[in-house]
Amino acid sequence: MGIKEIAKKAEVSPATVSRVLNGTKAVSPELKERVLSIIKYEGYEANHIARSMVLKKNFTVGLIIPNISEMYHRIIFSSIEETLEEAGYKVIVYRVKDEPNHEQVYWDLLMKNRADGIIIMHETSKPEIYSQIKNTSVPVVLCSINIPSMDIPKVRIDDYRAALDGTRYLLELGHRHIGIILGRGYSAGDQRLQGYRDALEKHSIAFNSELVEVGEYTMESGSRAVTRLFSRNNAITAIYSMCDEMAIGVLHGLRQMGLSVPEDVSVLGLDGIDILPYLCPPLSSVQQPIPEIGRQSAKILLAMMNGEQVDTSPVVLEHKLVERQSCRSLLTH
Amino acid sequence: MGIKEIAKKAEVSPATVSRVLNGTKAVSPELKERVLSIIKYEGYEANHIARSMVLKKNFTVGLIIPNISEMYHRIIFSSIEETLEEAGYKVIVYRVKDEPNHEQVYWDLLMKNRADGIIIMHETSKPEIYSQIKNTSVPVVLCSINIPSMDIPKVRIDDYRAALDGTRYLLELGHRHIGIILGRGYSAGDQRLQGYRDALEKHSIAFNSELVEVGEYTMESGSRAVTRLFSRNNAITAIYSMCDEMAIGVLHGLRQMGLSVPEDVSVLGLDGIDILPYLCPPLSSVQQPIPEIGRQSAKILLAMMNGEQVDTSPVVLEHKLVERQSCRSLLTH
DNA sequence: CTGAAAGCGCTTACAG
DNA sequence: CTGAAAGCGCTTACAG
Repeated sequence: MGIKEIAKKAEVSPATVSRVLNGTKAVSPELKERVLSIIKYEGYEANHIARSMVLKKNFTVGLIIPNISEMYHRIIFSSIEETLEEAGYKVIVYRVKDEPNHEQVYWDLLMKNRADGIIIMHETSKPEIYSQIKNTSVPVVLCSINIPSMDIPKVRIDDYRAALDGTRYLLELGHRHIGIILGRGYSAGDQRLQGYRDALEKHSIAFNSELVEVGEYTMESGSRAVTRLFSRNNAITAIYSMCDEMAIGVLHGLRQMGLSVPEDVSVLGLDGIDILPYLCPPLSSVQQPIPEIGRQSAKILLAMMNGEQVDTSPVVLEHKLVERQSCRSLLTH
Repeated sequence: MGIKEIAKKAEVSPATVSRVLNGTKAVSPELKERVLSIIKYEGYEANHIARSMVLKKNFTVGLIIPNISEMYHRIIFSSIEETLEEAGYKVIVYRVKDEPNHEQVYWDLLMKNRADGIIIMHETSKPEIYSQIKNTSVPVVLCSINIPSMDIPKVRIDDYRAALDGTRYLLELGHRHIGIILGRGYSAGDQRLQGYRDALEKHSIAFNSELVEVGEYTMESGSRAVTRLFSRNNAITAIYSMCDEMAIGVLHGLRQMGLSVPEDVSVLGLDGIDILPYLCPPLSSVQQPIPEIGRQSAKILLAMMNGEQVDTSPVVLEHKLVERQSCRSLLTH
């Protein structure tokens, strides 16, 4: 059942059917009504692929997501999806695993006309992918990642400040031996480390590399990281895990070691995923405006797909420290 | 840059290019090589939409997911995606919200030729959708839901048995006042309730409807449900929350009421999501083979999309009780 | 306001 | 083994 059959039954041309379907051009009321009633009667729906073909538009955007921090990325995914759906787009997830030839995922999306736009949340280590992205004609926005060399729109928080603010919070509670856990492989890590160092410096505390650990953005790696931290240095009184999912593992690891939170050790997370208030103790965290990051990324992509010229200077969204019950003050009043 | 230009540069016909691209028909080695080298040189990739158009195939499957039990559904999504990806399919998520006119989501998928197959994880209350599904020519499989009246493939656990086994476990630990929390709106709820009742009956314990609560598959609703349960009956010594995500809320709610798990109250979940070992206490749960449910659903759909005749009798996968530290025996030895 | 015709970029009988 | 041609189901100048 195609547009032709509808046209025949309504005794008009396919062009007319197309016009009433899309409202692209005026059609006389009588023809319009005739066509509409046939369409309704037959339960006809235009073939989406054929439309895509001639319009050269997929109504689809590709979302490149790493396979880390699942809870964080799920929230972003939802908000991107919601925003894009309102505009009539569907999103297809391209999950990149840490396989050596992960560039295939990008290639698929960049070269095969599969998507009208791309949102990238994964930082690749392969420079050839970056030049590919620069050369493609499909709009790309970087969501929650930071690749300064790419002159394309990006939406994220200020990682340096998020690290600095969180560390300062712990310092102001009187902590002096603050372990941090960073995530591996993302450029945010460097900035976060710098934020931590600068916060220490302002409080005249020497940086000690023993207090820095790296994890893989999973609960399990968080648990292992905190164990390593304490095996090297047991003067630690606070942990700033710069990824909530790892912080869940930190709580677990500390429990395994027989340490109480916040009595023995204070724990601070970063991200602001949904489960934090339900943890034990409820986890304090430097919260990203996660849904807003997704929403803004989607909106910018939408503008680009509509051919608008967009500003490529980074959109930096505000984080905010949310206190719950996992951090304790060491100061006596 | 299309197949025509490639053909011209290689001095062959578009048909030949298509044949080397798809390997559908033998091509002489010399032509093949000539074409291949041009393709490589030009970085050509076939236009996916044009292929879809003539092949009448999208290489896409639609996944209808409810907006509940996010952690559970994420795992299924991942395993479905992985299985389908190996076969060259992409998946598009259709998230159905509880809006009154949620049938639009189904319509989109069922009528607009958007997907070659559909996996449904959402139970709708609208009978017209079921008849729509019955009439469609696109393959559909029901994943982790149970609609007996639909004569199409389904993959799930035995909800009755899962409820029965979990309840029996608590009974055998000596619990006599066992509260349960069911999820709203899914037919599994009835079977689970029956499993609970039958387990009680075998232990000659009278059913007490005061001990049954219903939640919305969220942490928050679990927390509220357990509060209601205790406000009605404080002899309860165990809670069987038949959804892990709600069980997380149960732990939280009990903590709020000043009750310890498992000292004061034992808590048992159902699903087997990733976070259970990291909770405090680590949550015992009747575990579904979640990735396997997704995998099998995808495999059956794949077979159907290949035109194979498949068995429509339900595939029932085994659950298993995983003991952690949230349940305590009341028996003294 | 309406229709005949070309065309989107592929694949595949069909003929050779 | 190879190519010319038709066709997938739409949209949109173009002409009237």
